[in-house]
Amino acid sequence: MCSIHYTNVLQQPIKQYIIETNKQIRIKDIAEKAHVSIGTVDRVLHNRGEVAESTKKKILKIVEELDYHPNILASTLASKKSAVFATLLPQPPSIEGYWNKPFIGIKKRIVELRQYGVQIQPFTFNQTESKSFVTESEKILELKPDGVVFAPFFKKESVKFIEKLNKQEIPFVFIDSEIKNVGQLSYIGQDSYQSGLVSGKLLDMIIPDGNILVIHFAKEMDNQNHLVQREKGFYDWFLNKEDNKHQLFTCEIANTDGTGWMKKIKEKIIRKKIKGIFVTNSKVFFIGRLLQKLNSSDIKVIGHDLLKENVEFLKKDVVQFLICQRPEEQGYNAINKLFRNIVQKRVIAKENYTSIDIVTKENVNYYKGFK
Amino acid sequence: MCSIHYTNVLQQPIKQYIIETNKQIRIKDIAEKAHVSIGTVDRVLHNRGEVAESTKKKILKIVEELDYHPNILASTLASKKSAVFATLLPQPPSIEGYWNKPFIGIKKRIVELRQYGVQIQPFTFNQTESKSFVTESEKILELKPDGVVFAPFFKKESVKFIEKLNKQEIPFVFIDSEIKNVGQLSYIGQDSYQSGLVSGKLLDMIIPDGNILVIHFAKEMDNQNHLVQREKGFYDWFLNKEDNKHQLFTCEIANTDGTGWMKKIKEKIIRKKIKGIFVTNSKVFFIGRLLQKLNSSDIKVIGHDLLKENVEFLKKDVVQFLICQRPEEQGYNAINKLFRNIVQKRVIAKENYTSIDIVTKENVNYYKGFK
DNA sequence: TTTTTTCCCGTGTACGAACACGAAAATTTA
DNA sequence: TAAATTTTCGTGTTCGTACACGGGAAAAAA
Repeated sequence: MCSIHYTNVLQQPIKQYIIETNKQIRIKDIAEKAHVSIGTVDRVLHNRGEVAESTKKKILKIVEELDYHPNILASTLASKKSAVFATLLPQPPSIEGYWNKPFIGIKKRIVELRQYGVQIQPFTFNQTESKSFVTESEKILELKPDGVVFAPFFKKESVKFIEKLNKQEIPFVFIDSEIKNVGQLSYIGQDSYQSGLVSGKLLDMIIPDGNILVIHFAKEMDNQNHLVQREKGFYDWFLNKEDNKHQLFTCEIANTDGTGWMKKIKEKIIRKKIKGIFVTNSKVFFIGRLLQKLNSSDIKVIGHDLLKENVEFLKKDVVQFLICQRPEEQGYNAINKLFRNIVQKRVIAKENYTSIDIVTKENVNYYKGFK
Repeated sequence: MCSIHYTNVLQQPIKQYIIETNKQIRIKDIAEKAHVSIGTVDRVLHNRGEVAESTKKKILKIVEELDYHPNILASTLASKKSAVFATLLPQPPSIEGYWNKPFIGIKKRIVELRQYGVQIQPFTFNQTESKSFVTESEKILELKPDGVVFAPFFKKESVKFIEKLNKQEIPFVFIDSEIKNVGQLSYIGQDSYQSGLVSGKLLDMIIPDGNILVIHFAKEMDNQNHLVQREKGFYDWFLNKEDNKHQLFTCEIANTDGTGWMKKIKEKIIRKKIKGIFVTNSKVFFIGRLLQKLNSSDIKVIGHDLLKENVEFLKKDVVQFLICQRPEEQGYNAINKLFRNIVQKRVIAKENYTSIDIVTKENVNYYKGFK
């Protein structure tokens, strides 16, 4: 009895695959069965040329019956159609920068899709100049790509860009952050609010008491909506807790060029008796450097993203947790969404929230490689 | 100056892709350049027939020069070779069982590879009967598949199976657990020891003091080497800690049919003043049920794998952490390894350690879907 | 020198779909 | 009734690779 049940669960369903896989119905088979030529079937399937209504019906019926699925290999081989995708991402300050990571994933998928004739044209903008975003986005519109992946970093400028994309009927996918309901094919990224909650829980767990400092390293906060969301989630963790022993403070650092910001934070740490720090983005290594200088090991730190420098501080126990969102995977998935929708014409999911990975010294090694 | 640097990082490298992608070098191009026929180049590339040493050299040189890569589409289309892969996994007790998850990933990859003529023939064995493992493995040898994915659950029996696979020159991939250096193509799974360390750290973090109980739910421990490894990592976390406040106990439960095991554990919890429990596999829901009955909320629990029932206890705050290893992804990757090596004849990595994911109530929702 | 054998290599067809070209049949117009 | 149109459909080539078959040249044997 039991074994029958088991069999149903695992073995039966797959036998189907074997059978399904064996028969490849060709357009020729349909033609023969309908007593027409291949060309006629072709016209019916692609809505080109003219076909008598009666034969069209007959053919479609047979297509249904035989459950015909075109062979993608032969199809793309013959058509030689090549899609061009454009990407618009912030410029990473160096090869180690965060924004190089999604790009690694993008490259990987593009290389895999080379055979399908998919090409990519990357554009980058300067995170501190909305103007560069506009300039580059106009270049994209000029290029008229078949699809676009971009990070809607500057909201106002992005909305304008989107309007034009919609007018030109160019599908697009958001990566990293999103604008709701503006016609995007999909969004690839993290649920920022929820990741803030996770950060809150973790930091709460490791500091029994003492106050907490939330730090934004960002020029203009309104452009970085997801940093605000993360902060909100973080605060909410403590708000929703009965008998909360921590007090929270927030601090925005717009400029990290000199050492002015260090003084500011240092002072705040002492004055407010800070025992825990949450950095809302990948710039947590700044705090790592600071704490190393101060030589204070009783302050716990949590931040985002597996930048090389961040990982170093994680391994040195200066940073306790890094929240990570698998940016390479995001880039990979973004291109894949475009490919599946535009080239393969499949229906795809509107949202694709990346997992919120909790990374510590002990499991970091298994996050580093991107496969 | 800066912008030049940026350009180098992101924009330049990709322009190359565009160029690379454009030119598809055909075997015909090589033939023309070498002043030979297509057939000759074909023979050189596939080591078939006989070709004069001199022309062979000449052709290979041109292949290098032009950086020729065969068009997989055309190749598989023309060859019509279809690989058959076999899988040998434990039978899941129900559709919700753990071992259904890797299988979901396997199915997904198989569906994607249907066009490539890849087929799958699944076999399952009973976790409590090594004999069923032997029977099924013999069926596989009879089938003579082009590749095998299996979980070496019973060590002795697996070794025998492997010997025969090697003799028949059938490549195989381990999933979930591994036997070292027996000729496997690859291993897909977690680093059990390291995941034990992570569990130790987490449990240590959330219980300031009190003793800890490690529970194995398994019939025969020697078959489940990775459970032992997890335990070892767990213990080592506390051993390597200066000033450890916890005492650890281990308990093996071979049979969960009656309620006998519950009494045993209940007694142990009280007698040893247990404040934390670590379950070394996915059976943590048993402890969830027990604790719910006991109505004791001051015991923290950590276990493995996102089974539906486990997730429920996670959401009810009965279980604090679940360590997860993305079993669907593992199944997907296992088939992919076989495909890349056998069909596409690429070189693949010997080991593929899955990430050690830390899952809590707050981020669990982003782990549930498999994309 | 002729025949046989070995060694090289070119040609042709197939895989399944896409698409262009133009021919046959049906219809309308002169 | 013939000519001009329109509607409908069949044939042939192409994509890049795989592979079978057989032909020609060179080397060995007669």
